Amino acid sequence: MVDKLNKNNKVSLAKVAQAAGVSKMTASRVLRGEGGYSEKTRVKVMTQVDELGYLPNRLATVFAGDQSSTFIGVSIPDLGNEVFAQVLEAIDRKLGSFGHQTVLGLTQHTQEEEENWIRTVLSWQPAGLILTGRYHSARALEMLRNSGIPVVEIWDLNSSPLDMSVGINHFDCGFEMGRFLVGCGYRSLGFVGTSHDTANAATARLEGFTKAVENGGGKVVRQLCLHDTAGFYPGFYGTEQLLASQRDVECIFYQNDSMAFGGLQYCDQRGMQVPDDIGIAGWGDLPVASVLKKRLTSMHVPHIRLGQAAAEQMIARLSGEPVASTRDIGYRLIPGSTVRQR
Amino acid sequence: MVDKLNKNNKVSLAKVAQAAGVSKMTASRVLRGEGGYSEKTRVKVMTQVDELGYLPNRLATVFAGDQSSTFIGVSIPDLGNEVFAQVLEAIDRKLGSFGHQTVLGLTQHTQEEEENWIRTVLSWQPAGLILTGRYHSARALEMLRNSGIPVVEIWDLNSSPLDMSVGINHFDCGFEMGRFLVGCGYRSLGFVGTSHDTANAATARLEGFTKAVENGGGKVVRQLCLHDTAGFYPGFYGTEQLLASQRDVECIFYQNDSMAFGGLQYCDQRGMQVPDDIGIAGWGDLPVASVLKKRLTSMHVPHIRLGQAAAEQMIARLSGEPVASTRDIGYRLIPGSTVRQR
DNA sequence: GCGAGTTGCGTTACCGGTAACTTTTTTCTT
DNA sequence: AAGAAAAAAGTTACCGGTAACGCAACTCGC
Repeated sequence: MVDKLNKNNKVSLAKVAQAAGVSKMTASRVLRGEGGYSEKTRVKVMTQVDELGYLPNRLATVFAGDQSSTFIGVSIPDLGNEVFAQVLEAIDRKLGSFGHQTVLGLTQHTQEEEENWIRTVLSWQPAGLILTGRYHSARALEMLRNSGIPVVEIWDLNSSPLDMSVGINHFDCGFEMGRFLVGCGYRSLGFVGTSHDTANAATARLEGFTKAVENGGGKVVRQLCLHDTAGFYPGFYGTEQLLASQRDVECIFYQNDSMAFGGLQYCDQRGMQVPDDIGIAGWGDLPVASVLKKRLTSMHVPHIRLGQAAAEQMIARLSGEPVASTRDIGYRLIPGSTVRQR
Repeated sequence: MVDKLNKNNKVSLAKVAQAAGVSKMTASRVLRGEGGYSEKTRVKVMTQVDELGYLPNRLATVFAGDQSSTFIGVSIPDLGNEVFAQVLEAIDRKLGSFGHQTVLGLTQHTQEEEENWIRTVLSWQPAGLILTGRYHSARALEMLRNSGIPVVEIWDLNSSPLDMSVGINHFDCGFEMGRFLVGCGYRSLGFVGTSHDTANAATARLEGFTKAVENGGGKVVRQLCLHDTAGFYPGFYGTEQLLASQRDVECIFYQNDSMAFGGLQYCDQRGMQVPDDIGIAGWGDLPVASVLKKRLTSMHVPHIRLGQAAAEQMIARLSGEPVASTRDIGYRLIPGSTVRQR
């Protein structure tokens, strides 16, 4: 493995052809199975392919420019957030079943990282890109447009996408939760999340939420945005932080269920009853919610479906089928029992 | 984006060179900054690069065979298991910081999937591969050896690796947990996991665990292996299933903390006290454990560090530095308080 | 002011496949 | 059995970069 001069002993099509006593072109035809050769020749070539352990060099094929690559670049903010991990898994599975490979890009929620990654990944001539989020740097946009390849923006539905968009309207989604909680009688609400970026779906949810709360005569008395990933522990200490400064908060809306669970644990450990002493609402209907005694108030978003749909859009576009430029994946409120009943 | 004939309007080095009034070679030299050109020429070329929005085609460079690609293939069983998601994130971040790109492969814990993915990814001439697990199909092994590229096997430490291995000895790790629990006085133990595959780290843990329990005069009365991912809900219903058939189990060891948490929730909802009525032990020291009231008995494995170490090994090897072929990343028992004190 | 070294840039060939075209061989027809 | 059509196989050129080499113009020392 170490010091083999792989440059020299690498088996190329030419070597296979030579060993089989045919021309490169004939060997190429056999391997692609496109006809134009005799059975005898096929056997000769395939025998050598097995014999020599020939693996085609896809780089050469794509490079020749005759077909596009099977790479799809997929950018994801982070994998500590299990929603994104699951979306990525869904995308990769679907793409894989159509013979595509995922080139991963973790953007850490920043446009700079995204831009750098786009520049690099484009130099590999991918067949298409799937990007999380609808906000991109000006240079990224320029590169994307120049590349001429299909782009699917996911997560945050973009009504006028670069090319295609699959997701939900996070403002509306937050709004619906806000209206629901106001409807439960809450007037003094809090928010705990991690996004410190205005160009962000979670921020859009918060804005929709705030709007609905205010429309209903309530107030979001504290919006806490931690510099962390949206996981259990930030939910825990975020709750502590929020309650330390705002003792009158009646209900907290979290960026996702993982954080909400952290909040539930905090309350439990401080002897606060949910929902009697405080209401807790999450988002995303994540796996952790499936094992809790009380049904967590949340918002179901079919994120696995979202990933699949994004991959489907990409594949359809690549195979030349007509595709809708936007696809709203929808959501559904889960009333749950961690907020008081109206 | 849609119907642009990108083949024709794609900017190549030749176009840049022509526009700048120099030869391809000179333009290439300027772009690589390796000297051999005048300042005047540099400016002319770079002006055209900006003007035309030139993006180099890395495929061509690698294809020419003069340098190896910057792709690293990374295979991961699944991303539903948050440990693996975090390992992947750690690997990608580290690789990315050294200018490498991750090509993802989800193997779903099967050697067939892994083999197929290896075949495909090798055809893209990656600089190296990082594979989860130490068991590979015969054909996969052959392809890996023929490829001549660096391979890091992670997770399950392989004392005689294909090339390099980074991980821990899962048998020993399970053994330590078994010995600890026997030391706590437990004699009738259960196991709840999801691996239905003998060639698997989780299975090795179970074997080590069983061995230690038997050495200590105890017995693993039931080993439950669900066909599911190692998450919260399988932990929940797995516990239900196990307790339905084995009422005398004193303590359950889970495949990981997520499952153990599912078990904790099940017990709580059935009114069983932990650790008075039953002991619960997890594995991995996962994020969920950080917010629980009782410290979960578990095994800390520095899996983020593991991912980083794997990437470091790869990078060191690629830059020609001498590297150890195996790297044991270690683990540490967390006694916790979800098992009775000895 | 002349040969030697340096600098700047161009030319050619090549990586590993495949499209497009040409040539050779086989098969079929009458 | 000759000629035409079809099938099988070979030739050439090219994709977009870069290594290796060549060569002209300039600098420098004596």
